[in-house]
Amino acid sequence: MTQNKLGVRIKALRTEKMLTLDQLAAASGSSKSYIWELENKNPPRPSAEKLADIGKALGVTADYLIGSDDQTRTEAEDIAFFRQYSGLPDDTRKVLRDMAESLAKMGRK
Amino acid sequence: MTQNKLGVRIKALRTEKMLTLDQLAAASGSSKSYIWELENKNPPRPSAEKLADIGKALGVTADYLIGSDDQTRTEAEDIAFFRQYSGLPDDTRKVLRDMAESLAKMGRK
DNA sequence: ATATTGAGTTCGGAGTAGCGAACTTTTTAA
DNA sequence: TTAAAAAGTTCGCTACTCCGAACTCAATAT
Repeated sequence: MTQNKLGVRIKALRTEKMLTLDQLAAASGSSKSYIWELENKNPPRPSAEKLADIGKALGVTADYLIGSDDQTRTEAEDIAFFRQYSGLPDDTRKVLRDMAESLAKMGRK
Repeated sequence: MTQNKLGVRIKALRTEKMLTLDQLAAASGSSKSYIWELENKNPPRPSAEKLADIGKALGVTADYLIGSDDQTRTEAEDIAFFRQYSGLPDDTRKVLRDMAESLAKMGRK
């Protein structure tokens, strides 16, 4: 059973978040059959749009899912997080910045 | 002639680097006719692989080229925040990401 | 003037992305 | 148990990606 990197990554993230094919499909605007094909069929060549939508639903970048560059999963999550953060309203961003400040102090100990 | 965002971004980067269609095609392993179609035809839906290759040749990520979210002209405050965030330990960053997720859900409705 | 070169543009077609619906397997309920 | 629901898998089809090759239009050379 030869697996492709993209499929492995999607499946890992999906199962980790305890999502079914149907749930991820709904969250990303795809069909469950197609999600399954991405995870199991080789070699998949999804559109950038689809992959970005799926990445968004999983909290990572499309670039990480393709694995074309050497973006680590942590980086992908951080970048995806920063994008989400950037899109939040001003006051919500401030709440997060304050929380970060507090957490930073705690960690400094 | 209304242009699509992806096309505009590719063309901007290509002309900025003074590359011809042929040159960018060669550098990214595509055909020049296809590069032209991406820049001018609507609506294009290139594969993530192609887009990552083109992005690589242009020095940007596929995620940026898709630009599903609006171009991030980020304020200094936000950038500073991200720097601070990046310096935090893994588990603390996760706490913040989870908080952001909750806050984002709240704001969504 | 008219070749040559280099840029962008058009077009037909092979192959596949991505879907819905039907099917099979696993889990839950009774 | 076994019925029903949920999860995963298969399949056929349409629409679109992406290519090569031919074309147009300028600019520079001869």
